[in-house]
Amino acid sequence: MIADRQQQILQRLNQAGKVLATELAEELGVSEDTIRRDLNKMGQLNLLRRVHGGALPLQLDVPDYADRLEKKDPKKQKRANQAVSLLKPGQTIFINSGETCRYLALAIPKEMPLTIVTACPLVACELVHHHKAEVILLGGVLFKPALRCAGAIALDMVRRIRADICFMGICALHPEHGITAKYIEEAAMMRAMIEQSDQTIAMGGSDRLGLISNHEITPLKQLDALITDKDADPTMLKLIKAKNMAIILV
Amino acid sequence: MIADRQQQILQRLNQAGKVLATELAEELGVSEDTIRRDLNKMGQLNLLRRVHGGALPLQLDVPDYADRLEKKDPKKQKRANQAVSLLKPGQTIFINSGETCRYLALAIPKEMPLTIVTACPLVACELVHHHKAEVILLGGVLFKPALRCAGAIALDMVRRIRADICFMGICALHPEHGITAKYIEEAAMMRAMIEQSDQTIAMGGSDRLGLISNHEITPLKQLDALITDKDADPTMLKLIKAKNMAIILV
DNA sequence: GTAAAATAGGCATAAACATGCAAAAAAGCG
DNA sequence: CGCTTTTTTGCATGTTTATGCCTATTTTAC
Repeated sequence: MIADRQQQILQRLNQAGKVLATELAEELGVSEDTIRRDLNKMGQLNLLRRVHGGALPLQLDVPDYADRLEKKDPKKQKRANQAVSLLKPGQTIFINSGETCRYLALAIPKEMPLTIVTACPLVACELVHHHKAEVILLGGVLFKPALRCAGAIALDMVRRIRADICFMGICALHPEHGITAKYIEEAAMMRAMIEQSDQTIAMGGSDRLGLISNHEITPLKQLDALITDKDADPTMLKLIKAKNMAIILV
Repeated sequence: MIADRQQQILQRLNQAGKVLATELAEELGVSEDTIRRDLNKMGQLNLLRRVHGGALPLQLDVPDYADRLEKKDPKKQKRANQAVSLLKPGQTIFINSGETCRYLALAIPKEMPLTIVTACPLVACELVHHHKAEVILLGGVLFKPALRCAGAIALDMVRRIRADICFMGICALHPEHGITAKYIEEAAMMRAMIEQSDQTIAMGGSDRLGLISNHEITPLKQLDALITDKDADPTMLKLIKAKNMAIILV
């Protein structure tokens, strides 16, 4: 019952761009108190942004800074915006390498105070104008196929950092085999980043689901959420959800 | 719905470049007092710059490094080519940050085996296709005014590396005051790189000669050669040569 | 200098809110 | 099914917040 109502609230929120507590109470036939309790709970779960009077969708306050990445991919932008909505000011985050991660970097509000750690020089370059962010670049040997630093030095740096969230653009995600990477150096870096983070959020198109690459990074139970698109196969999603991952469809 | 209104204000601000309190009050259908309270609050949160009458967007004074190389500078290219001619296969080199150094990176032959160490993510990106080169990126906190890593971690990494040549794009070179940098963090990194190298080669346009910036890096006697252009003042060159520097004019 | 606009602070009001409590509904269990 | 336990809900309470209006003050423009 409750889940149903919260689903309805989310639906209205995404449709209208905002919801008012009073309106919801009337339209859903429950008291305002109940609605407020719902909204508060959902706000804590990061399903929406609670404001005085009602609630707003999470991605509404993310301005569109993505004008520097040439070939704009709206799906990746959407995923990035959704990922950014999970961020809270003051957090420390890992950002992996890859195009998805560049979109993520661009989507981060310029005024948000954060500590951003990345092994990818391109991600670092995108963050030059984020004055409130401390950007930490993981050093070491540049691993060129993936354009990121890897190897002993980079791994050592990762292991000295503790982060709130690890954002990971994924190439291959399989319900049984977890996430996998093409190069072993990459896999080692990603595993280290996940281990050093309280929470890990995987991002990737629905075409990446069910794939297996060469080197295992980690099983799905180590991951907390997956941001993918609505084209994803429902059975696949069910299997992933069974591994205790939250699914966010954009 | 305060948050909703504040988002609208931000949107208008980014779109128009400024907002007036009176206009906002009328267009958003609330009193001017409310708008002012919003603007003040947002100003305190550093979301905008509050001014008498309205608000302005936070202005960014950082040049857009990523786009600056498009307008090709033939003089810098010549200097870069001259610098590359001093390289021998198998050497280990430091490349400093700055536009001059990006030209240098681009001028390095793609097939030359080298170990290239840099603190600048953009220089690293230019070297992705140099398959024979091992690129080492100095990590640590990204120092944004110069788009390079600096601070304790980067310094520590520099001091573990021994290089044959250090290439240094210079902002200011003075016969008596040596080379100087605008930021102290930059100066410290450059000094460390010079100390760890057998040979240091300075590169810079003739307009940089005779200038003094804020933070001393090192006196000229620590440097081995200067690559500059033929417009350089002869007297100045004589003074520099007296400090035991080789002069290469291109 | 003056006049007009913009602003800051005080105050009142209505809406939104948190909290405690009891009734109602749902879930668990023998 | 009947019973207990837990959760959810609605109501009453007092509190907080947002807003608009007022006045005194500051800033700006001329």
